[in-house]
Amino acid sequence: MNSSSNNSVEMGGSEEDDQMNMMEDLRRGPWTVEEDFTLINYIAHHGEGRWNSLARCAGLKRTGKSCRLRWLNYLRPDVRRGNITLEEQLMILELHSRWGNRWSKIAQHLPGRTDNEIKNYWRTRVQKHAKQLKCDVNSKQFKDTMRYLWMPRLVERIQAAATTTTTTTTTGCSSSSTTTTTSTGATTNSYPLNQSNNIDNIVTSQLVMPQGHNNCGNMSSNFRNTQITPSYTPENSSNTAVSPGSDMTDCYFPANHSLNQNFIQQNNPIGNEFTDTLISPSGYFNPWMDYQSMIEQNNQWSEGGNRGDDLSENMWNAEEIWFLKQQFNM
DNA sequence: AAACTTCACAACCGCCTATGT
DNA sequence: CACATAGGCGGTTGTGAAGTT
Repeated sequence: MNSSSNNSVEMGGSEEDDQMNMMEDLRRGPWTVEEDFTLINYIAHHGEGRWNSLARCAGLKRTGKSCRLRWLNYLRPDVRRGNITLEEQLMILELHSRWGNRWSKIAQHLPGRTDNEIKNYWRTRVQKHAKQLKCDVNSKQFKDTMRYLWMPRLVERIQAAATTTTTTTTTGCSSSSTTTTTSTGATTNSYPLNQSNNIDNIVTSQLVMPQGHNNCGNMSSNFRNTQITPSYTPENSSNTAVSPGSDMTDCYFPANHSLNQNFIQQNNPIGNEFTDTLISPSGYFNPWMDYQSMIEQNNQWSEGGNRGDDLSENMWNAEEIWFLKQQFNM
């Protein structure tokens, strides 16, 4: 990016841009407040579309492409700014597992989020973790880690946050968590989230946890105690921030597979395919194999000492490894 | 406190496909 | 069918803020 606010384009990108560039000086780099205002004002009066002519008519010395990008990624009134919520993270992971790098398609399911923002999130957060795990982001190992560790973890964190909010509601906070009874008689908690955002309708309102699912059936009490990791607090897992702990840095093996699957099946955010992806229709998910690779990773991190990344600290502690052994009769 | 590093993100480029004329 | 334009996407860069040394 050119840092100068007065730089003009000598050579453009596409052919049409080149043609425009030859005809007039075009600015590039960061947009000024005046440019933003001009663009907003023009679109407010004339609407979007025909970006090259729009840029000319509005008196902006920018390419149409630049105007479009600025409008769609930044100036649009419905663009949602701020940290990616837990629900959005879950949605991104799920949709990416289904569609790959089709960012705009993914963005369609996250109202207010742009493809660029989602791409940036993926590249900076998700790929970073793949790098830390020393595996390719497209590798089966990493996809399994996301699908069976990270995503269930996010689900549980969402649930935990909601539970916390419910508690605070009863103590006088203004949160709007509600308790309802389903037709089957099961009492459920629905999540209070940013009600103005459609993503909540897609994901969160569907994330209705069976009450008491936290009992975790056959899970050992020791591990149950570790379910809410030390890094988790109501503060850092709010639905308006991506805390470091909301990433994969503190994910752990799902406490109870059947329980998680049941939950997901019952509360599928985006249809049955979501369940399918988690349950691994191909059947290639092998707990033992993954356990082995996790142990290897754990050893690598231990051997490598503390590299300063949080993965080495809280990915798998001895207690959790012990639990894995118990869980899979190892 | 200064220098350096890391991180998140806006913005861009180049290429491609889709759509309109 | 050919061409022009719009839009999508992967990859990359530059910058400021935050963190670290």
